Amino acid sequence: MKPKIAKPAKKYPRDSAATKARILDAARTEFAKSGLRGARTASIATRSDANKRMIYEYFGNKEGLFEAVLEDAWRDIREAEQRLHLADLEPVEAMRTLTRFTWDYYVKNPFFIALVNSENLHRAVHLKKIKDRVGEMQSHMIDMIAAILTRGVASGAIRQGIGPTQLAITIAGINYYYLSNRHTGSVVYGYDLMSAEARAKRLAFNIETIDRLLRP
Amino acid sequence: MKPKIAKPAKKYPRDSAATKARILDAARTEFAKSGLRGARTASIATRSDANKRMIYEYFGNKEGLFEAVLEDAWRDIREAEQRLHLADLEPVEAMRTLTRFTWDYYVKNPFFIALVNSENLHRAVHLKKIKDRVGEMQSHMIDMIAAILTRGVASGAIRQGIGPTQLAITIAGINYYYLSNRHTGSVVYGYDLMSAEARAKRLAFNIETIDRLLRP
Amino acid sequence: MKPKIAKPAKKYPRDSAATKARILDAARTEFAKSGLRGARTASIATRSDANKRMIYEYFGNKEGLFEAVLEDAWRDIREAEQRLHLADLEPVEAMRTLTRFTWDYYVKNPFFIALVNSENLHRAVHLKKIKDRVGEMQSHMIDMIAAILTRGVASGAIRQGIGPTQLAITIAGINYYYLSNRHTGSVVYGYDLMSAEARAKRLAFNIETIDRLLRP
Amino acid sequence: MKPKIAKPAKKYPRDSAATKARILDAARTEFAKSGLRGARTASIATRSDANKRMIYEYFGNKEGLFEAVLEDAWRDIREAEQRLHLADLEPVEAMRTLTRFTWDYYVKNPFFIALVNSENLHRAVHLKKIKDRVGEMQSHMIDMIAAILTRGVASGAIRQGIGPTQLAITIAGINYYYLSNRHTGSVVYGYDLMSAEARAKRLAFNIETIDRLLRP
DNA sequence: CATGAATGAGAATTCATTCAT
DNA sequence: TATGAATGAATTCTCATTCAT
Repeated sequence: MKPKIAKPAKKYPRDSAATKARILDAARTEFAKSGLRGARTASIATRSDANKRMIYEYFGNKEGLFEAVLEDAWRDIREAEQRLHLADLEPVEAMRTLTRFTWDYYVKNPFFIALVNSENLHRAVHLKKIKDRVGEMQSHMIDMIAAILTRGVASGAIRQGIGPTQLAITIAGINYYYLSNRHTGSVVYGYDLMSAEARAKRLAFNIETIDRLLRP
Repeated sequence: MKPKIAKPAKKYPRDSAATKARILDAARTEFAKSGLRGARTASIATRSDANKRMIYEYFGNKEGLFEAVLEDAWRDIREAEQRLHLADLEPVEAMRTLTRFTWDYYVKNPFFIALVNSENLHRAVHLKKIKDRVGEMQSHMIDMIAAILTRGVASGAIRQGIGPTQLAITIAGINYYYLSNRHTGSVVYGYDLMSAEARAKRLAFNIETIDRLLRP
Repeated sequence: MKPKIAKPAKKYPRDSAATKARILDAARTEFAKSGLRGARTASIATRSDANKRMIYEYFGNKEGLFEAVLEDAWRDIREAEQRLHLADLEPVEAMRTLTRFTWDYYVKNPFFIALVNSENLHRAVHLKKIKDRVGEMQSHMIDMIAAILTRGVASGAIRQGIGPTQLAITIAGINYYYLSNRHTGSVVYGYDLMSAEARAKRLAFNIETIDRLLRP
Repeated sequence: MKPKIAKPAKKYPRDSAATKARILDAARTEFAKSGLRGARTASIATRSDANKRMIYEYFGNKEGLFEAVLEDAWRDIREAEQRLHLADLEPVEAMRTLTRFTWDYYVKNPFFIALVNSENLHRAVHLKKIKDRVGEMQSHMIDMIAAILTRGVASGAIRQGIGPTQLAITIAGINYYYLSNRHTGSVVYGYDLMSAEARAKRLAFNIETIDRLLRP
């Protein structure tokens, strides 16, 4: 009765790695936009041109998928940091570079902040399952900062006594907070926190803050 | 047939304002724990010794309730700030006091951070509806900080050129970020960020950061 | 805390008959607009400047109220018919007058059609409870029509053999159907069935139909 | 713990078109019996041996389902009319046939009247969404009646000046009204309007009415 | 590997009705 | 008589997950 319209040719070949990657991408976007609870598996399936069954095939369930997304995101930022080769820079400049990088990364990859906030809402239960891997990545970063501080103290460019973890948290925090709260901030302050001008001003202020924190 | 368990005597008199307040309290807790999406109206009704129907009677729907909670939370922190009477303090000490207060408030009222993060996930759509009221509260705070900065610059205790909004954001950020990310942080750094020792260390570091930011 | 605004003086005195009447009026409107199922007791309470408790006080429950409304409506149309004094008119003219009256009544009191349709959806369970009273009213009307027909046959103005009930149903039907289906009709015929022009045309057609039905 | 009652073997294969059709059938019955508001999606799901979720999958929501039912019903009666091939009949006989058909259709498919009454209660909002399709069907019918009238006038069997839409409305109305109000009518007239005898009498009266309306 | 159909357990929301004052 | 608060039982709708092909 109903004439069967020929379906358009399938877009994607049977390539499990590619399908998995597309699902991961779509999930990252969806989780960032809506959080773990608010994300829809149906939406992820549609966005990824896959189908719901595949999510379960590859990731077990929605939480498994969230964990995968989270680990992937964590690895991505830490690896990008490694590529800065801060060890090759003069200590204070290295810290400025790290500050700039952190800001830029958060700006260009807003999913990172959203994912981390979601995970904190869930008391880090997913991250705990992969704590060995993310813990190691984090250690690398702290070690790198510690080495730079040591160099800076030795050269007299940086004051003594700064804890590398505290510094790392501050560098992340001053960038993260502004961007994480860009929507509420724009409302309560009454101007667009994300205009080019506002962003430039904030980044400059943050670099100044770090400079002064390091200064002997 | 069904054995009737004697219900506990009704705890509360018929007082609509009180019921409304109990619902608001319960909702704050629930939204902070689970976010807007994850919060359950049934759970809020139970926690508040009220009835699901009452939520709709007084707040329209779940989002209306969330808005009420958000406005209440915003008002609470801003009013608590007012009670610090920073104008009566010496400028640098005023900023230290504000920093300490912010830290303590976030520690004692963790719902605030959770609510704000939720609201940012939702791109501040709820806050926008009450932007006039929260905007005004925020202006008061910025004006207050500006006045302190002016006094500090005049006395020579504070350097020139610090924007009050940037400073406010930094004071909030260095405290907020650490506490907002306490769960993921504890996992990736491998120690309890909320131990008394860790907290004391962090607060001291934050005060130092602000001190150095203000110093001429 | 909350300043108590003095309420406006109560609009209505404690007059049970008046309150009851206001509720009945409001209920008629609400039931006509939304049907028995769709009507809201809260809305009826508001419309009548009474309160929900009063509905239960006076009418037992929503269905009791519907029955009261139905009986009231039935009585109203039958009483209005009585006031036409058709017995005083020439037979054919009497039928034309009845046709015109029926049309006008339905036009001016659209709630009647809506209530009757609702009641038929509910298989007349409510009307059954008051069948003695409405049955008697209906008998009066049929008797009156029968008398007119007898007079008309005697005078030669009306053909023999027309059943008064069949005639009554036809007179009602050709008017009722058009008005009951005015919304769907306007959609499927593509013009406003309720424009002054359309209404005049329809009434004329209906009178012609009855004329020809009676004609020897 | 809970004794597992063996479920009856699944009755239907996974055939989305068939499931959709079963839901539509069940919905027609349910809407006819209870109206749009009174119909229960749970009941429709049960009747159709489907699942509530499927209703939403295929029809969006309850109103979408109602629209689908309405369009289907409209199409059905208009298509059945087409199958009468009235154009092949002598004009007056064609009108008698249409009158008989209309009566029979309403008797055999009482859901049609119930649906149309429901839709009028809702001011035709659903029909408006599909007005193009139903409008076209209706035009076909009116054109067909107009053609018959023209033929009848030419042959002298039918008087001049009868509007096809008015005639269509009268044919529908005299049948529809009696059947739509069969419950209230049976109560107020005190006899079963749907007995075989009563039905035969009414149909004959209606044919007579149309005959006389057409007669030159 | 892939797909679309199906499901059941909730979730928010609604509403008639009753209670306490 | 009147009122506003409270309630519990539905009711619509949603969603992660599994099944059949």
